[in-house]
Parts: sequence; structure tokens; C-alpha cells
Amino acid sequence: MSTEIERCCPPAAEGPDLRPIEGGEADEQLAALGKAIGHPVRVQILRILARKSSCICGDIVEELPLAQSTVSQHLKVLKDAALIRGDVDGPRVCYCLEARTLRRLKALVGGL
Amino acid sequence: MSTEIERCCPPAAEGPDLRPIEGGEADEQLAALGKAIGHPVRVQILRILARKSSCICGDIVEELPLAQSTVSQHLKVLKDAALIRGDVDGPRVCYCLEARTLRRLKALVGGL
DNA sequence: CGTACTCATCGTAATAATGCGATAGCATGC
DNA sequence: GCATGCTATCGCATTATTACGATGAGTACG
Repeated sequence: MSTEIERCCPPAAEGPDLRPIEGGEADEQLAALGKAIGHPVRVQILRILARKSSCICGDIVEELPLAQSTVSQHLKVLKDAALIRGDVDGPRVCYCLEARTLRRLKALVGGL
Repeated sequence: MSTEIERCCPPAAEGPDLRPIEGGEADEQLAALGKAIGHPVRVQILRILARKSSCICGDIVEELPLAQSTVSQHLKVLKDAALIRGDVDGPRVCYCLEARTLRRLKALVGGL
């Protein structure tokens, strides 16, 4: 069997986003995404993931002056908002940006 | 003396934004703006202000199913984030979008 | 002056977010 | 199996947010 079980951070090529950019649903989505990026540490995490073109695991903890549990909690917030994805890679977890949601956020903010 | 003391929502023509789009400062700004739009009601308020091309005062309260004091509190959050501006017009207050900050938000989100 | 109107602020209660240490889960290597 | 390393989750304390009613500040009108 192949040892290349999965790679995180796929090339990211998807179709256009057909979801509406305003209305009640959109408002909720924008608010949820806004809340997710509404903390400096979480913005920093997004930047770290963007910088490392390849995805990264818990090195994020090393880059931040916070306890591991706290970073894990922020990662959970970002994951729940679908701004990042975490693929298990052996004993560690490989996080990466979820490009689709990021595009969605840009579209929603752009519609303001 | 003229009775036209001031109009809120000026034509909005300003130069380009020279502030950096990333770095510690930018992260803080993005997080602060994200937190400000991180509530459905506040997103709705922004939409209301965008819809009424002219600025509006406390009619916002009428459009929302919330107490006046609660709306006022949300308006304060948006004002503290500089996403809106409130000009006093006689006994009432005229709120309008702060286009400059909105552009700043779009630029910051776009840089993600 | 006094009333009416609009809006901000205060006080309060309930809920959510933040951060940490401790602990549990899980895959890997000996 | 057992120890090790990485991550998630739990429990807890502190602080922030949200929502409301009540009250206060301010202007306009009679």
C-alpha cells in the first residue's frame, strides 16, 4: 500500500461560490467568520499558515507565546469556522488554510 | 446663520491607504475589525446604513427586534471600531458608514 | 420654564470567551 | 507490552460580551 495516505493543503481549485452575499444567512456567516478572526492570535495563526506554503502542525505553538492548550483552543475556533483544516498525519496534526472559506470571507466583506 | 449645520455621509473621496496590510499592527487592526463585525446584529446595522444611501438615525432601532439601549450599545461598538460615524443633528443622531475604515477592512481581509 | 422627544449611559444578570495546568487519547518506537 | 511525543479536552478562574430596564443628558417646541 502507498505510504502517501493524504496530503493536506490541496492545490485548491474549485468552482465559483454561488451562495448569496447578503441576507440573513450571509449576515450570520459573516458574523461567525468575523468573530473567528476577531482575536489577534487567530489572525497570527492564519498568517503563519499562509506563510508556510506547505501546511504545518504544532510548530504553531512554538511561534506563539501561549500555552499549548490555548493554541489548540484557538485552532479549534478556526476549525469550527472552517477557516482551517486539520489532517491527522501520524502522531501529529497538519493544519492548513481552507481556501474556500477564505474566499467566502473575502466575498462577504467585499459585499459590505 | 445657515441651518445646514452639517451633513453626515460625505461624498467619500480620499487617497489610497498607505498602511501596511500585514504585521503586528495590521493583525491587531484586523482582529479588532473582525470582532466588531462578529455579531449578526452589527452586520445587520452595517447593511441598513449601506442601504439607506442617506444616513439614518435611530430608525435603526425600529428595524431591529432589540431594546433601544442594546442597539445603542452595538452602535457604540461599531463607532469605537470606526466602522461608522455618528453626527449629532439636533435632538437625534445621524449614523453613517465610515467608508475609509470599510476599505481598510477589505484590504486587510484581502491580504489574508 | 416645562414638556416631549431622542439617544447615551448606568447597573445588573446571564452567558461566552480567554488562558492555564492537568489529564486523557493516540500513534510511534523501543 | 511500555514509554514517548504530540494533540485534544477537561476543569477552573478571570474577564468580556450581550441584553434589558431605568435613568440621565441634551435639544426642540410650546
